[in-house]
Amino acid sequence: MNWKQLFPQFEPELIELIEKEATERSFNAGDVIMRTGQYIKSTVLVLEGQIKIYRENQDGGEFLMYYLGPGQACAVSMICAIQSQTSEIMAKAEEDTEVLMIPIQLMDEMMNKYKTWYQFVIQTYKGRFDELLAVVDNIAFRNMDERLEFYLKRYSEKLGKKNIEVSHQQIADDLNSSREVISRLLKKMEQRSLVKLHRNMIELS
Amino acid sequence: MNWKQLFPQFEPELIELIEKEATERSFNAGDVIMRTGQYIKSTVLVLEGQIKIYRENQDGGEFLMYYLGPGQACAVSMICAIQSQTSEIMAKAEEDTEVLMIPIQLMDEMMNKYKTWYQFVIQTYKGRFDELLAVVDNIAFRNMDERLEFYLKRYSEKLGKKNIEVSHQQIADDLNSSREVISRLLKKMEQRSLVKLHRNMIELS
DNA sequence: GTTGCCCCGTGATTTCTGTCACATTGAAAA
DNA sequence: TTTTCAATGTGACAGAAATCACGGGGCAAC
Repeated sequence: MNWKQLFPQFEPELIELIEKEATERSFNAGDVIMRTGQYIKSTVLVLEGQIKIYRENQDGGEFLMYYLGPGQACAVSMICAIQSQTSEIMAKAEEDTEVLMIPIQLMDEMMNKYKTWYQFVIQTYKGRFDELLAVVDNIAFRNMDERLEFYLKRYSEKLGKKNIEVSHQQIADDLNSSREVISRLLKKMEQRSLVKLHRNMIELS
Repeated sequence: MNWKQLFPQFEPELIELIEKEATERSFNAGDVIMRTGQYIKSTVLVLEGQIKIYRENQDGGEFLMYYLGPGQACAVSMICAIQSQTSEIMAKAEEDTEVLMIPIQLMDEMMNKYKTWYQFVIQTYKGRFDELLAVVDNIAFRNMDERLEFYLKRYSEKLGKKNIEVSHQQIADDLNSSREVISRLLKKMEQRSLVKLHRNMIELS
């Protein structure tokens, strides 16, 4: 696929190198792309779709940290790749997803030679770190109702739509809560006219 | 002070450069070193003491994220410095502290020229990211009693002592809880013979 | 000594959230 | 159409943690 427009900042030489050395790969919605403890062999750039980065607990709960969309890269894979260490997170394709895998052997060279790549890595890292900070803020300081509102807002922004197609159970998993709690809080939000509830869909006002 | 032994991996040339361009600075216990929203003008290497990295909420609560000790660097200051952006965290000297401040103008050059610096930055970033992940794990998946045990364990390891000099109120702040809750949980731990409680001091068994 | 100030202990109460049990509903499959 | 099943609604209850209200105790300044 023609991915260059997703990374307009990259210099032509860099694009050439990536084109030559990187491999494209597809995942189906639901595929696990990376799991805790796994060694990372390449850096992942997202071309299409959405990747959910989450943390798994003992009972298989999938606590959402953030999403990666087109034009974004997995900070964890970058850092782990450079040091050939294991990742501490899980990544799963939320939708059908296309990614570009850049072998780790290239990382050092790219970091040295291409300023735009270096900038991209730094920027990616800062972005993910800030998102993690926001997550910490939410779970440390906010109650479930506020976290739910934040979740819906982010979800809606991510998709650019007011209609969110997701079940209460799915939300509960992402927030490490339970379905009943989410259902109740959503009902309250509906009473406050913040949302309208439908089956498998929530409509933001 | 003679700080070179703290960073044995740095190549001689790099050490020379740092010696020439960086400035040493002292902070007293309690001094705020960096605050939310502040622009970062230099990267911080810790030489002596302990720096507490935390997140402040509306009511002034200081939610602990991690500590920086001698030989460690502030990942946030590195990243923010490179992009001259604002930090999203607070940093405060827990003890009297000595740091080395490296002006941001040097960062690009150092990253390019000195492989050991580059490695150090990457390693620092991975370390802090993993600590943040551990924090998320704790508040997302664990109850206060487990978080308290983790807190005490970490504190003790950090200082290399079994006797922790800290008030219950201080712990409550760090965990974003309340003194009464911490006191009660500590009492339970004492009944399980995990700790002995004294005034302003907790003795781990 | 005594005064004042933290620190700590502890019960009572409330709020938030998780859990259990079941009813209802809607949409797709048979 | 009926069947079936996942999604949702809701009441009752349990448990963790926050909050309120005190009381006692140690320690330092006066």
